[in-house]
Amino acid sequence: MGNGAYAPSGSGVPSEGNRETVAEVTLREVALASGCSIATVSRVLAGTRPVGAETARTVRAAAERLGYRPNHVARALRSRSTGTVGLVLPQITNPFFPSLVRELEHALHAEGRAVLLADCDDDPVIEAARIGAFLGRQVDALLLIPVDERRSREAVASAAAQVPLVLLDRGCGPGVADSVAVDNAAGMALVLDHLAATGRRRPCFIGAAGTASAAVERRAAYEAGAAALDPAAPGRIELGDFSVEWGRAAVDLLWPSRPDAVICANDLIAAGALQRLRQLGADVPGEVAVTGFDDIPLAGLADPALTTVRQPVGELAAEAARLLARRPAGGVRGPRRTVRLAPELVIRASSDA
Amino acid sequence: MGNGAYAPSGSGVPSEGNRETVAEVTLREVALASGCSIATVSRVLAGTRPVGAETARTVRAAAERLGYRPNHVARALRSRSTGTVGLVLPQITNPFFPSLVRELEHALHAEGRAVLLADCDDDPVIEAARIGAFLGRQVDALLLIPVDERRSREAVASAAAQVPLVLLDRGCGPGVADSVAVDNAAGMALVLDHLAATGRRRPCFIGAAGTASAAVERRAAYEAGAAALDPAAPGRIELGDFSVEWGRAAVDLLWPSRPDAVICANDLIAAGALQRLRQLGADVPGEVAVTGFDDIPLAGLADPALTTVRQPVGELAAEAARLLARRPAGGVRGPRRTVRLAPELVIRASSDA
DNA sequence: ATGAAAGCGCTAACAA
DNA sequence: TTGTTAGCGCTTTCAT
Repeated sequence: MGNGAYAPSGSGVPSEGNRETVAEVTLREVALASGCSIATVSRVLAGTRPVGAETARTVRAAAERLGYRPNHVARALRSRSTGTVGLVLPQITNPFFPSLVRELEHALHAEGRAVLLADCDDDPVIEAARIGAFLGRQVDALLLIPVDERRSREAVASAAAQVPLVLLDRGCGPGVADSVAVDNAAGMALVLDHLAATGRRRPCFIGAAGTASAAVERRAAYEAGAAALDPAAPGRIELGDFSVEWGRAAVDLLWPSRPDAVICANDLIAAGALQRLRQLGADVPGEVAVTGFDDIPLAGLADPALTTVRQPVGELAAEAARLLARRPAGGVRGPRRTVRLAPELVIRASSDA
Repeated sequence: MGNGAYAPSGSGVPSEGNRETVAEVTLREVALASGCSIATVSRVLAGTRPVGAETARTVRAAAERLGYRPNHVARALRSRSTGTVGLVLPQITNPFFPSLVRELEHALHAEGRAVLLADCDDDPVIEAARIGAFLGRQVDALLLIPVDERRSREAVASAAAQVPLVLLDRGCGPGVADSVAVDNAAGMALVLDHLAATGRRRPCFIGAAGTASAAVERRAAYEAGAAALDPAAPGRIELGDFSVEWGRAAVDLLWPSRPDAVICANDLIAAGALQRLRQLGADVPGEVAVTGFDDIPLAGLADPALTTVRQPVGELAAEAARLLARRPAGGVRGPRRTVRLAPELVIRASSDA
């Protein structure tokens, strides 16, 4: 397999082309080649200050010819800005996150920023360590989906005091940091309206226990809205976690009450509910409708395909980037902003009238 | 929005406590506090050279007390090593990647390295741009899953000449870079053995066209191994892409030949096949077995749960990290290594005898 | 084992 | 508009 190691590196005439790493072209060499000062070259190439048109062209030509590549590390040391943002996730394997990561990555790269990724394994201790590591690496900002509403708070608050920080998808206590999330209540209202419009009158709800904002808000919205369909509906609730297994188990608890709609707090729960209902011989959607939340890829693949609430992932990412941009470097003071984005109902076979 | 600009920066007594960002503690201050030179402090804290036990203790105490945090940017500029590796993916939304990303992230953070993430939207042009951006940011190394066997080659080869680079999961032409991937042929052999052992005699194959190594190797292994079951089996092949939709469509093409096993090149195809077979009223696994490849989370959730080949994701990540470590900084020369890891068969309901 | 000094490549004051 | 001069915080010779 081709290696070039046969050429002795220290022999005879120094031949740049044989170096392992090509000697880096620095500003100094571009300055020499274009006959002006290093500072001027810097200003042209970084676009920091106005420069004479003629000079600018000469400099750019020289830079091009020499193959100059700016050294971001040196730039970062001097300017105290790395052009890097840390993205801290509870668990990349949670099927809702990949599309969010994708949108964030694109939004940030479009601004010329690079993304440092951390996966916390759903552990607040690891989360705190990763946040610390990123701060040590001088990230310009942090984008963070907290592991836990309460147990993440301390690390998040402390980080938010040092760099601009935006919370995504989940909250972390009031006033801790800027945040952007979907309007969970509005999403649940869309589901209830749709079910009411298609004649369902005995809904029930499979939710998640705990203090995570998505869990709390979706449950509260169900309780508030379902009463309009059926005074007894708010009582038909089971709380577990956001998993397929829980969806299966909860159906066994709720099916005896003969609901005509099973509203689930997310798509994983709904997928489990769907499976168990089929095993029980229930007719979905004829006998009972099933709905989810998030619109993860699995939702469209379920059988029957799952009616769900789509989170506006692209806008979530764009809004997060915007919030970061609003806090100029070091601007960690000032009132916290909370942005709520409207979700969209995606009607599929699992609730077709 | 709160900016701190109301506090004139040069006014009166400098009050550190009111600064937006707390003044960073540097080596200089630790040196002053511990009564020795900056160089000594650096040696103690970075552990570069032997230092007197007494001095070391004093320095560490001072650093601790002042809350010293090393500045990685300055360190990187001086030492020419950022402690950062770039991870370049075709599409994070491909359900096989999140678990791989997770393992890689953990393996690298465990070595004190940070991970820069890039999502290429399955586009070689974006891929080349991201690689370039990472190189400009002085990543110590690159971990890369190429978008396309051929169209990624140029950018990959050029990057591999500048930093240690390991290809993951997919190849990119011979001798271009170190690589680590699952042994696709062995995986397919496991599937065929299992099906033979459970009495299946008329297998067929739904694969993917194109030159991606996974597509080619899995198809070749089917053709080579299926003949032992049935001389006509190698002919029962349909090629499309790695998607659920293709799985559904391919079943319509193959079902008329009444196979008793549908072997799919990945889990997405298998999920589609499973759906279409159910719609056609086929009995899985009684009448026909279905198998996938990769063991993505969806596989366990399918109904019936999918028999598949699990990629050893943790080992893949560990091996990739090891290959990187083997190439010391700048060591881009030397023979390329290719590591193949053995997969594991996961038997679930879709092939239960 | 320790210190002094010289930068890494770049940007930001300050002059001119 | 341009050049000159200082460093950013750290590691690393080279002395001692």
